[in-house]
Amino acid sequence: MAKPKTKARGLERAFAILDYLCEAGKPQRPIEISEGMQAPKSSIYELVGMLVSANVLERVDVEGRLFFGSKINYWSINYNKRKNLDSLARPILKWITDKTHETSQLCRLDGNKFYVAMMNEGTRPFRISADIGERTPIPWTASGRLLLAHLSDREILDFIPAPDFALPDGSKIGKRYFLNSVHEAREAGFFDLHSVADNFTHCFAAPVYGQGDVCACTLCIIAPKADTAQHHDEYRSVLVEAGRLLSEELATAPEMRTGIAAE
Amino acid sequence: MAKPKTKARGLERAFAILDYLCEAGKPQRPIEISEGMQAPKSSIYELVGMLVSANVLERVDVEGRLFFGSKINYWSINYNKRKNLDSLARPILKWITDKTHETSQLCRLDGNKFYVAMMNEGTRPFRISADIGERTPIPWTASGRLLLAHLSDREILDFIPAPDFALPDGSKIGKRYFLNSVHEAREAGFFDLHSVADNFTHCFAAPVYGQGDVCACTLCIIAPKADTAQHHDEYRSVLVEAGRLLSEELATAPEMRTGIAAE
DNA sequence: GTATTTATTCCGGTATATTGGAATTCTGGT
DNA sequence: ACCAGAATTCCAATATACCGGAATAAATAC
Repeated sequence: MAKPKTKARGLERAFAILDYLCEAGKPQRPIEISEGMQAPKSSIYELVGMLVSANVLERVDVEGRLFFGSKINYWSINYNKRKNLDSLARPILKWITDKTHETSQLCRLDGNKFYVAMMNEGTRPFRISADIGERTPIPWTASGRLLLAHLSDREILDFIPAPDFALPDGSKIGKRYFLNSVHEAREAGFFDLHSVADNFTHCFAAPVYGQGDVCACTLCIIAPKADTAQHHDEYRSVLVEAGRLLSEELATAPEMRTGIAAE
Repeated sequence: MAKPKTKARGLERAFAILDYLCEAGKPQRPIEISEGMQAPKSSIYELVGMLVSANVLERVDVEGRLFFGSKINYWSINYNKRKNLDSLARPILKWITDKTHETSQLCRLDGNKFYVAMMNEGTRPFRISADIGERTPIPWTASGRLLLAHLSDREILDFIPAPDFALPDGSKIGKRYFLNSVHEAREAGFFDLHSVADNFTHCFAAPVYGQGDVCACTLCIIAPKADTAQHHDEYRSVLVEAGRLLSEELATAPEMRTGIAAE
């Protein structure tokens, strides 16, 4: 039988373009998008044209490279009208870093991947931690355990793409082992592990609850591995307290005001 | 001849749904969206389903009301990776309010409408100023003059929808008069006027330049009309200085770091 | 419980969006 | 100026998304 040739829906393709730009992390030309996504050139050109005229994308240089446009900012501002996670979390990250001198982060899920949504860098001379907005396999992260804690074992395994259990060095995380670590995180309301991205940092994470007992995001600390043992209990209590506080603010802040004066 | 019945493109409809939710300012049910937009029910239900599964929208209550979802936040974070207007502007708004004790705002355009993107409330007991993210006719605002200053007269008139020259009270702003005020704003690098939303406040605005001489956004102050005369020069110099500073930061901040430590 | 209204899902026909490929324009090197 | 090679635009064919209307389900009134 011939290839089951099928056409992609514009809306989904358009969203895929936006996600592709996130992955690239920098402006791309239409042809790069087309090749990078393995999508038909003519379709990408047409969709890009529509996205530009809607200001969802904008051309950022004379070579016609594309990146997110002001419409994203407009929608984002309206998204934040309900619960301004940004302005609530910012002072809390600051508080964590003031207390510990370490880099603190707010982490979330996008689909079935983890990413860092906000970061407050610590006072150390060297810079540790992943880039903002970069999608990372959930099993690589401490936060990942907490973000999945509301799911059953079955749901967790269905949710995570199989390749994501492989670490950067090629070794595999056992599924049973991972599920156990989720159980542990769920009961403790906290999790920490050695970073998988390098071998000199350690990550600590505490949950922030949105509606009900679903972990909407996490607060975490990235610290040098060497200091872990002596600060473990302190970091834990700071993070858990911060998580509890932010959860409460999210729950109570009624119809959130939107000015940044809120902080 | 029969009605030229035509089908709307899914992408544009989808974006129209998002803009409609901005306008509504609060979660809406599918049927409300359909009726509010005067769009076919079956199409809206289908599109909403796709938007939800892409996390662009999410159902926020048991009645199935819809509002922006976490994908918007993810895209927004990647949008801000290049130039984090938010974290650069925040301390500047704070500085303006510290100096003047008045409410300060960062304002932008979405398409052919003005909106307030950020706000830092002043210390006055009563609260003045429009809501964040609410689209407002450009001619109603001081900032609007500056945001259009890079356009020719012809372009300006083509850009603004004719009904937007009518004020809330029904009176009309003359086009010639408006164009002159744009010229004035362009030359002065500043503009101020009595608020059209109420009759006790006065708005002051200074431009922030993005690439080249295009006004990317404005900084403004909303103050009681009574105090205008005695503070005019002070507010003007504070705003112009703040605008100059932010323009410079936007231009020089190279490949912007994304942590909020940037402030 | 039943009737009435309102909201959502289902389904088939047709207007059109998507796509491969050709045509054209742009770019950079000589 | 001329000539590759690459990037973009154009175009026609057809797979399918959009939408009207019917069917169903849910909410509300009686």
